[in-house]
Amino acid sequence: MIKRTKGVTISQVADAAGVARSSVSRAFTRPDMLSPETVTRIMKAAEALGYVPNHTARALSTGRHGNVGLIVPDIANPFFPPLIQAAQLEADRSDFCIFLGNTEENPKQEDKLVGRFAGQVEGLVLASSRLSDERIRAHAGQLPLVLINRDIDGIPRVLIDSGSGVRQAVEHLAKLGHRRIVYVSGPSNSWSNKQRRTAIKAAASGLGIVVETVPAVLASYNSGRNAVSAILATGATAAVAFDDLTAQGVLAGLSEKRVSVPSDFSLIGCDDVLGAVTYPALTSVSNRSTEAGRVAVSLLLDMLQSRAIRDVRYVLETHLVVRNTTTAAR
Amino acid sequence: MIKRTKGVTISQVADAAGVARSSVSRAFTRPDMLSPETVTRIMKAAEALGYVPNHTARALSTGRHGNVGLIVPDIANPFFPPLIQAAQLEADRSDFCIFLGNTEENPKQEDKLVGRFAGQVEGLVLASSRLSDERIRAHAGQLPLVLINRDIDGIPRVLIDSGSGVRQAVEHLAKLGHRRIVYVSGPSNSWSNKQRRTAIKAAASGLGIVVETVPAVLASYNSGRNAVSAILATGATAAVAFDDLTAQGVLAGLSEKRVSVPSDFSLIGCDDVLGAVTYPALTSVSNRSTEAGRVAVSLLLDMLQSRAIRDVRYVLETHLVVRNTTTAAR
DNA sequence: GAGTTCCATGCAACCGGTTGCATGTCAAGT
DNA sequence: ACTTGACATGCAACCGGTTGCATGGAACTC
Repeated sequence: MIKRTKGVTISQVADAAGVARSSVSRAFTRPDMLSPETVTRIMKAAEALGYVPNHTARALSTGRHGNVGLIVPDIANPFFPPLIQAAQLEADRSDFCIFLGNTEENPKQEDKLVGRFAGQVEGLVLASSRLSDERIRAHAGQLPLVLINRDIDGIPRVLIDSGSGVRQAVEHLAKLGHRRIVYVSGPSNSWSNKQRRTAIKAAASGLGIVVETVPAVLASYNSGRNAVSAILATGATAAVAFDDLTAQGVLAGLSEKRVSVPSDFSLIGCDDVLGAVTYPALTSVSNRSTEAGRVAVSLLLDMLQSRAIRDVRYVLETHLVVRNTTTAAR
Repeated sequence: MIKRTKGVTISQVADAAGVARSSVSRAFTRPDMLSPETVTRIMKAAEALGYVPNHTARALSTGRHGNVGLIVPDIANPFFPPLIQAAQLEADRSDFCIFLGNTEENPKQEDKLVGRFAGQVEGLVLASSRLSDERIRAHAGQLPLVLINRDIDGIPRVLIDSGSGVRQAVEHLAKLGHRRIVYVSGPSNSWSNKQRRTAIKAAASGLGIVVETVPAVLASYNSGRNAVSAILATGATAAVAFDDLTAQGVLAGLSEKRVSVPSDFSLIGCDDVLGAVTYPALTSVSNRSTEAGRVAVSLLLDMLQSRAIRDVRYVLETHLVVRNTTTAAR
């Protein structure tokens, strides 16, 4: 049967090597302070005993535990896994571990997670936070914070500017002759949603296009599907959805209602997370989630290093990826 | 500008409340040992100072830090997010936090992550581990471990028995008149892959069906797509793919080669992660990933509670979900 | 009213490291 | 030969809690 080995401590290593505990500590953290022979002797003893430094103890005395937290609203949304993956990779490069939190789009849960993480992490990345500005500011007062897709003065943030891509989407639709389009909006407390809606309205009004907004409440397949009746009721000939998931739901809803895409109706998604794998392949606005994850963590680690908070605002541009769900208006 | 608040310690609270440090500690951990008045006095003082117990210090003296690790091979594979989400929810119920690790299907990375996590977590869940049995056994000697989709004697494990569903899939194809089918296999070090291949062969031989195996190497869209030539070369009329992602790739590859599904070729996936959203909707073997995540964490927390390792083998049955990618053989 | 119990609280050691300062040694400087 | 300094190492306090044991007073017993 399997039995557990108990921890070897620094004292045991010190005894075995015939030195003081402090020397063992230094052998691991600042070997340059010791003579090379002492270091090797200590290392040999440590190896023989199977010594592994105790992370917790080290964290207690240094105040640094080498963890950062990452909180996302919905891990199952394909926008996030690449972001998480990139964040983890970047953290790894500096020997940091990632605590992952999933809030299920619920600000209460988010607050709770932040509280639980604080004290175990040196800093936090909040991706697409659903918290109010005040709560975020409050948290930022407790520990280093970097935001993704949330634009608050004084707090370092990485923004995926879907505005640029959305503008191209509207221009694309205009060129195809669409004069009346729908924006299928996402979560009301989402910064990206606000940004996209604003960008669409601005672009449309410049091109003489009418935009109606149909709410989808959540960013999900089902809310997209449920929004279809309302979308068709507007008399529009094309729609831009808050994200690809919503668009996919709209696609399904349209197909159920025998409205074929793109011949009867044009559809554009956002985030380009499944563009190539829907049928027809979805025209979408590119995302930069991988970069966002990487940059956010790298920014955070910088802050931890320098102990300074710079007011960084890192913007990532996007563009339209045209596939098969858009065509000329009838 | 934002400034950080420094930590309030137990001593400050003790001074403010006019008691010993130990009393403050007990007020938070074992209030029944103190008189109610003392507890309220301490709590009031703590509140006033904004005291929050230091997680690290507590962990050091108790040896319990309330974290468990979860390691998966690929976050971006849609099989895992629901599992992760469920694991997190379950951990949350007991006030545990989840450390997430992503190995990118790389055993080296997995080993490294386990090492880095050990010492910060009380236990570990390895989902679809790509490590060798020996490595897993070695890790299990260091800390409590629960496996998902990996069957090793003596180590608690949660198994999604796709065998039952795969058997149904083969029977389904047999009933439709297919006599020659392909199994598009997944990662060679995947337990699920082995299980599925075995189940298919067993079921097929009982029904007088010929099975050819075509390797897809990784569980991904692209490997599925690349496998299509080899699949068609076998002359089979139907295929079962290692997972839905692979199936989706196969679907795309077939469509590029003008082989239409299901009229020319029948296809079945596994894990049912995107069945309803492909076109045509994919027939697939159901998954139980949410339950697997939940059960694994709950098992792990049990182990931590009781300090005992029981040889648990928790099996979750699956079944075939018929949609639109299968039809009678020509 | 003295002896016994019980309860609330304090004392101090401990968890396993880190680190400022003191000490001792040896070589270089004059 | 004596001072000076650099360097390697040890000592002990500290990080912020937890916990076994001791203590003192109140309540209870006879």
